[in-house]
Amino acid sequence: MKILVICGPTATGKTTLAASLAKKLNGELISADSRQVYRGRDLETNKERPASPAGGPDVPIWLYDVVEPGEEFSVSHWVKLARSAISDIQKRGKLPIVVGGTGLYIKALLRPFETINIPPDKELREKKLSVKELQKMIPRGDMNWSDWNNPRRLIRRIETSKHKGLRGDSLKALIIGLTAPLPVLYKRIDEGLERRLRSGMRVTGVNERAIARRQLVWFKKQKNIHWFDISQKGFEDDILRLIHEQD
RNA sequence: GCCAGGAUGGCGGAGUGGCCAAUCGCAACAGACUGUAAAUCUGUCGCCCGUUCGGGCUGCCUAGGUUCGAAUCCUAGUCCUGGCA
Repeated sequence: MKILVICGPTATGKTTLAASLAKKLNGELISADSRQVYRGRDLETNKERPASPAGGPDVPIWLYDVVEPGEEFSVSHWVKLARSAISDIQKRGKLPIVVGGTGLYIKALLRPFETINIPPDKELREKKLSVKELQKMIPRGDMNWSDWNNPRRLIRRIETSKHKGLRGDSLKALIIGLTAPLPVLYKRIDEGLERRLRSGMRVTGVNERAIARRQLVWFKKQKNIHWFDISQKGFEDDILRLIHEQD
């Protein structure tokens, strides 16, 4: 196994599991989270920094705090950073463990799509055209129906139609998904939220339950994920067993 | 105690005689997704039946009333809020 991926919705203990696997397998973590890349707001973005037991060195986590809030960032940036982190880790003979809930990032890392590096059209974006105006610039039927009123996607569609993309190499990885029945997930989310609020987290108004649901919708469709229900006892052992089978 | 205002679907909040099963926001539920992805967007959202179209029932605090017709007007009651005591 060259790369290990731990994915799934929020509040499933991905980072905790990843850290414990890192110790067992001599690995380092790479955060696959679209918000943790921004500096600061550790509690709000739920950045965990797991330490090794009793005096050992902390488990290294890559891709926390790599840009300032407000700076331009996207899947494309993330994939580049993640790729270079992976090769750095592998060069030192260690196992890269990608851990996070941003499904698009993980998918793009393992299987880059052609349009990923087509840059935004600043001029077009500045114009702040209305949805109607944008729609006029797109051929009929050349758009996913549920995105027809989505300005971001409309803009992107126009941008990608002007350039030819280039597909990068795929990476092979063992993908582990953590999940739980919705009520369990909700309970864990609420508890985590409460804990962070007590630690001084600012109220964000972000609906973490809804986010978890959206993450589940995304991941459910992805192939090649080995799912584990964290509400089942002994799932960690099952995961270790799976990992050892792969080697 | 008096005066004024208010009670609307899970919540907030429109509507002040027919166009109302009731704008909208949130929550909920189901999805989409290829450079902002914890983002952005789509659909559903009183109950029952029928696939679309539709049909039936209940409904805007409670009880009466006016009216062809009421969430909307009138009367009484209950509760809440603000002002005066």
